[in-house]
Amino acid sequence: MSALSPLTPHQATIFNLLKTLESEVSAQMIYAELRQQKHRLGLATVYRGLKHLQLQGAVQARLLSNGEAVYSLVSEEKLYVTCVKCGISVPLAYCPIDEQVLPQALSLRFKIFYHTLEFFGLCSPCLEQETVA
Amino acid sequence: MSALSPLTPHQATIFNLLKTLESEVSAQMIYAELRQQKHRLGLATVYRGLKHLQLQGAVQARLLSNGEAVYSLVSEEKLYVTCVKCGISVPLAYCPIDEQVLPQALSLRFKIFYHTLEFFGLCSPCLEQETVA
DNA sequence: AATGATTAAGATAATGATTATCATTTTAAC
DNA sequence: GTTAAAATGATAATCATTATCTTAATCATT
Repeated sequence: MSALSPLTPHQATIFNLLKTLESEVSAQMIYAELRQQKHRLGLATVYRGLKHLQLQGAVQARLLSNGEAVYSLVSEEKLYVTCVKCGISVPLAYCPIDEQVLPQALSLRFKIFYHTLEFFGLCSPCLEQETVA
Repeated sequence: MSALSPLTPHQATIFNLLKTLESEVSAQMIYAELRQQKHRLGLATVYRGLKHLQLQGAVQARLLSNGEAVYSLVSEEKLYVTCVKCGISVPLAYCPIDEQVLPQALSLRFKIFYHTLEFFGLCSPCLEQETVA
């Protein structure tokens, strides 16, 4: 991850909160938590801050099957097993060397139907926009 | 993919439409297309039919970053590159042997921030429910 | 320090895909 | 053929997210 462009106080607050968490959190949860901590910010600011951090490559987002997005620091590659029925999504350790990951998933008693590997980043037009802007 | 439990006419119609398509489609698009073809069905039926097919392991879903779900037949593993800014998502050929996939993505001029690998299936409780029900 | 321009933030309305609801129809079993 | 179960249609409800618009903060320049 390259150096972050300067963050506003709110953006830094959000970023710092994410640093203290080990699991993914939704924007709504971040909002609730920060309000709990007596920070005065709006929900829209949380969404905007997360978007900003994401465009910096500092934060990653993942969509749960209920349509909710969860955020975390950009980290080592992660592997999830998600139930297509109830939507439960559990993270697994993933070792790219040892492809014994499927048996591990099966040991959790998941019946696997399919999997998806996705890369996220900026497409060329958006990258240019970010670079000049 | 194991044998499908009997499909209702509408479910079969949806399944057959997916068979004729090579790209992912949203439920809304399926609905519009089938209405176009003079099929009399409701939008809710499309969603229910897709859910049913998904629980059979016949259809896979993927959430776009705009929150919309797109569906396709369960197929070979697929790899996508998604822009975190504009949300454009382009499929790539994926060869599990040849890990030259990142260079390929880069050749498309994506600046990659992170990637995610997800398995989808049924968790143990849901699998039992499906089995008995 | 004041000015003007740009960006950030707050509050809240609008959006839109998906899900829930419920009455009705179809299907399947006995 | 009657009954129970499942499927369907139509539409209202949900809810995370985005858009909007006004106000506040920031910052460079004079």
